[in-house]
Amino acid sequence: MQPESLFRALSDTTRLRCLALLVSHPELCVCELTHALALPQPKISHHLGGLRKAGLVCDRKEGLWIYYRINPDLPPWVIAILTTTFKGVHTIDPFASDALALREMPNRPGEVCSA
Amino acid sequence: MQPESLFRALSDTTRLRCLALLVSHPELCVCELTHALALPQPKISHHLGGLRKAGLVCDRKEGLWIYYRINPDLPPWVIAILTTTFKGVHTIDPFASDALALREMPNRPGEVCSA
DNA sequence: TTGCTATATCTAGATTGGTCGATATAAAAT
DNA sequence: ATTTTATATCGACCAATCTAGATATAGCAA
Repeated sequence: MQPESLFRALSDTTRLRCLALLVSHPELCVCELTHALALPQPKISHHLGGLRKAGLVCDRKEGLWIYYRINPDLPPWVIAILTTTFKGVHTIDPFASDALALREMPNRPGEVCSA
Repeated sequence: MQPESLFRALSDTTRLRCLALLVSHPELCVCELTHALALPQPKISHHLGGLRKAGLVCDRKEGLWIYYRINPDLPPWVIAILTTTFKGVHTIDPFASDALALREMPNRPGEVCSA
């Protein structure tokens, strides 16, 4: 993992907002992220594709849904960057309101009951 | 400090190489960075300007030289990002060879004797 | 089959961002 | 005053990237 590609992946608001939710949830599907961020689905998918290509997330298909999660094989210093960042910003918008919108989303798929 | 602007500033190789040297030295002037990275001076200045505009570095003029240093007023989580990153990559190129080239630079300005 | 939901991909347009070379500024020395 | 050294800025060009919208794929249900 080259630091330039990591930081390039982190340099976009949409990708940061997705990652912020993913670091505090085991996995999330595209429709959950789309609802939480209130952005067009193609835009979310596009940026998730960028995160996947950069090796930051991986995905799993289950029925109609595709669940994304933080790549568990990331080197420790990259994990440290992610956790440090989102500890530093999780109380400010848009990150705080994204987390709230996700909690209040009705009919979330999967067996996730709360987080 | 918005996380997007921080990571945008870190997403370019030239800027990362400058920051890597600056985190391990109290301050460096443009000609030291130009020598260490072996890049055209306008390119170095241009990227230092970007880092200054992003609030990551500040500068000090002394005679003919302009010394840059990491902005000491950065929030702690940003400092943590910087130190974590360069602890993670200081042994690999180009960061390792930049530090070597700086150490071997003849006639370095200022009263810096070593680091 | 038809239809619906979830997701991905494609295209076009616009904006940003990096590089390069030339030039400008500024301080010191002769 | 002229020259030299150090640094910054400007302008042109090119490449990368973000967005938006339309369309494609894929699974499931009736």
